[in-house]
Amino acid sequence: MLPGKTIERIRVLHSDVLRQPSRDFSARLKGRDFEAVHRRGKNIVARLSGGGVLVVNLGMSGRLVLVRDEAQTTHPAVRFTLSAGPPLVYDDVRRFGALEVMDESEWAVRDHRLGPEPLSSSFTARGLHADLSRSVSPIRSWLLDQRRVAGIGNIYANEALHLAGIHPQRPAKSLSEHEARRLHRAIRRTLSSAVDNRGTTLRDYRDSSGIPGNNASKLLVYGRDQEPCSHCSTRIHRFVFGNRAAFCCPNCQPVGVSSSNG
DNA sequence: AGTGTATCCTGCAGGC
DNA sequence: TGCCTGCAGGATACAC
Repeated sequence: MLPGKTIERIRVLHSDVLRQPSRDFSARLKGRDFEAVHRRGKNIVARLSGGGVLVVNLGMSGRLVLVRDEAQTTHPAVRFTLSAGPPLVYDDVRRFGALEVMDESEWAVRDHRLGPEPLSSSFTARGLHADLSRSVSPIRSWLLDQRRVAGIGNIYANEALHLAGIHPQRPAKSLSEHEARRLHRAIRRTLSSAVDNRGTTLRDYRDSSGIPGNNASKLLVYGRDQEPCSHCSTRIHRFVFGNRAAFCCPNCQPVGVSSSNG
């Protein structure tokens, strides 16, 4: 869709989504062609002709849309006029998202700071266990830290921990090798099934074609406070720590170390 | 060094 | 109806 198109004009409607001055942002994009578009963690990375990349993090409510009809966009923040086809719009109600143009070396530094891709072969159970053993952080916070593993958000962190039978507040280093292996498998299953179902729509989320994802009904604990656990029927418990909601089954995910090991 | 907390912003649901 | 409060899929500056 985007590759091969030239960015002819940039209009910044809300500069607070930019990580650099509006003028720099626009100057570095104008006249460039979009090349290949990739994803790294939660970042969309579009390579630009002549070197450099446009990095977009959608935050909570951001979307990149090719806008044929203005009604598709409610809170446009940045509009790119392209050499062909409809304009590309970054639309974001809450404006927690971020856009930044950087050169290759800047991106390399940023990329290096991100943890492994959980669906790639560089993410191993053994490596996960070794990394966990160096942190006393609650495992849910650990999973949300993009420097540890890239791309896991609050929904999938809670879901994976439930699948693995691990309480969200367990210190990372308290996980046994067996538990780390279970968590590794649970993360992969949770993420790939979410991808297969085209993402989780709780309220706003739409894919790039404007279609809601199908994964919400597949969630086992997230958003299911007081509902019976699908595994043992115990009521799911919602609580807050680290300023984020956590959901777990008190029976399947005991706070203490599970019987297998310690 | 590694953690937890507060904060950015808007819209919506629910209680009164 | 309308006001108020709490909640939300993320990231990060800052204090401890």
